Amino acid sequence: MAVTIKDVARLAEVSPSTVTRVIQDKPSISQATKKRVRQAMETLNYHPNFNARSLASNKTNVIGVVLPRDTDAFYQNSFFPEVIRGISQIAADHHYLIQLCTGKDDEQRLRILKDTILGRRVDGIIFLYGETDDPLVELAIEQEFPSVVIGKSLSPFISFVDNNNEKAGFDATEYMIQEGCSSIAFVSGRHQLFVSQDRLIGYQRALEHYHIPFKEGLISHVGEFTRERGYQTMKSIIERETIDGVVTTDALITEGALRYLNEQKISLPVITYDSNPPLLPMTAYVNIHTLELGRSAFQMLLKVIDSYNDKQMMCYRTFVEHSIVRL
Amino acid sequence: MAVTIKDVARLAEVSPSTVTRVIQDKPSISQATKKRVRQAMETLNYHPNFNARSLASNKTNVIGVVLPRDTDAFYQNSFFPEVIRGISQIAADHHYLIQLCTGKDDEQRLRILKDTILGRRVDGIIFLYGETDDPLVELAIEQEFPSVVIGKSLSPFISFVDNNNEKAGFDATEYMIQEGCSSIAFVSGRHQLFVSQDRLIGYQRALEHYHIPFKEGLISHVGEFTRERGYQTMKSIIERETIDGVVTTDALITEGALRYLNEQKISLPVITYDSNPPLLPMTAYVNIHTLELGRSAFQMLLKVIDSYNDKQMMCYRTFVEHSIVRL
DNA sequence: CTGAAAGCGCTTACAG
DNA sequence: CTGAAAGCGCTTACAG
Repeated sequence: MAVTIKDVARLAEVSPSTVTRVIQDKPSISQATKKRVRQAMETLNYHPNFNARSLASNKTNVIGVVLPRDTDAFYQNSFFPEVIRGISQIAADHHYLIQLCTGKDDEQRLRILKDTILGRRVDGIIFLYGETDDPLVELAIEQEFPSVVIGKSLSPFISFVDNNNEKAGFDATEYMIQEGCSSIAFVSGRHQLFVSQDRLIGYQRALEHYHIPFKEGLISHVGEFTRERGYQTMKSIIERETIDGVVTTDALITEGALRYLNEQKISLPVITYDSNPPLLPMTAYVNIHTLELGRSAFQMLLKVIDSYNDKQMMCYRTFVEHSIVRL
Repeated sequence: MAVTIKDVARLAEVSPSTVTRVIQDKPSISQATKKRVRQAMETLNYHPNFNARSLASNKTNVIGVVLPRDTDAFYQNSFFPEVIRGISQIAADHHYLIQLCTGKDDEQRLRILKDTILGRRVDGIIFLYGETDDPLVELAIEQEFPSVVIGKSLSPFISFVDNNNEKAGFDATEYMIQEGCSSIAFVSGRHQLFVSQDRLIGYQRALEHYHIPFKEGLISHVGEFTRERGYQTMKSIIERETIDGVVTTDALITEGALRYLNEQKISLPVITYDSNPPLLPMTAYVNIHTLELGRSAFQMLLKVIDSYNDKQMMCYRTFVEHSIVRL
């Protein structure tokens, strides 16, 4: 069997409780015994059993990260890896580990989240998406479990960190207008996602602000985030409307749309949202700073967890800056 | 406090041990009491405490996934998300959860892995890279901890699933030769990675097989996986050699290399390795089926864990097929 | 087919 | 400054 706290206690000639206190670096313990105990831990290569610790202290030092449904788009987009990287950079420094919650459909995802929350597997949750009426976020709220959404939620009971997507929508559109466009297509993802809704609102505000009439036909929600849908959507817009610029909200869609434009030898300014320079030739992109979203989310979650421990149940909101990068 | 097994036992008028047996669906329990207990669990919304279960049973139902050092390249490449997706698809069906092990440098990564293994946080480990002399893999071997490497390891004590990279190197090179190339540059990543070494061997074998002399100057290991390095490396090869084709091993490097070729208006056949169709125009790519690598790795790990429980300590090796896709 | 008891390896008041 | 004891919520022989 593995070496336990008792073995350390025996070797250091103290009681197990003292060993615990040394691990927690309690000021009450004398330097002398601290040293002796640490020495013993070293020679025995002692590492505390996390399951025992979690059970006794009701704290796991793990956070759960909830991914959206298993779709190609999510895994092909640089958002997921970047945000995970941001979260884990900060988490590692705070001695937190990350547990992933995914599943093939909503039922499996919900079951896994329930087991995770009710089974006390984690101290808090980060959701990697903000969506209307998401049963998983609702579960977290109902269970009063410390959580942060990366994206938006309408509930006043949950914390989130997000870009200011309305402003990001405005800024992208304004950029295009300043490039001389006046008939700008807006191609976005699933309408249930707040990010799609908000950027569209920003788009509309910008048109209004510059006294450009809004045309319903220029707007398209592709539903599914795939290259194919991007291609088809671009095609149908071009076939029915005359446009002089495009705003897209997702990398895969952009790729499909650009492929269509290339094939048709149509050259137009195109702007999209991303956190790394897009590979394909386009005019500009709005850097949404995904790494920072992840970092902020973890820091926020830590504060939320603390506040729940104090029975405060605070709710925080932050926006991460975006910036337009001309290519 | 949360509802425990005792509450369920009380409501169902059985002992706690019986509740456990019902959860485990032991055949010894009568259908009648099973029903009563399940009913009680339902009405109380009981979910077992995982920390208690793990402590008592010495089994966590979690596997650890170890990422390489925190580098841009790893997180910008589609390998990471795809392989995670493959692992989690199978894991979810087996009621396993995934814990990520990352860190900013090797020291932090090693500390985290030690805590994870010695602290009994997981039942097994999957390494997402194969590298010479990796201290983390060595730790797993030394601790006799059930592990699978996605990639290769020279140790006879560890299981792995990989592409046949020697053959993949051969096939890519052969493809280029059949396209009429005879002076083929080979641009690859860090030499410590087995994948770089093996594809290069395949490249050399192919040349030999087709009686094309090997030229040292056509080979380049870029060291760092960045677009910039890809660009510079392509540049220096072009400046000193005459080439008529390129084999690259990594997406970011390829992008850099292609950018240089485009700028110079040099048009050459280029082939690379990926698991999704590359965005940039190139001749073909070797699909390494990353999703399948992840799926196989998890299945293998399950077998390894079983074999360790039986004190067999089996060691498995599998190769996942690759396929060349002409674009 | 089921229960009582011991134990998993920690932590946390309580007491001194 | 330190120890003895109880407890966290399960599981697992053992016994009947």
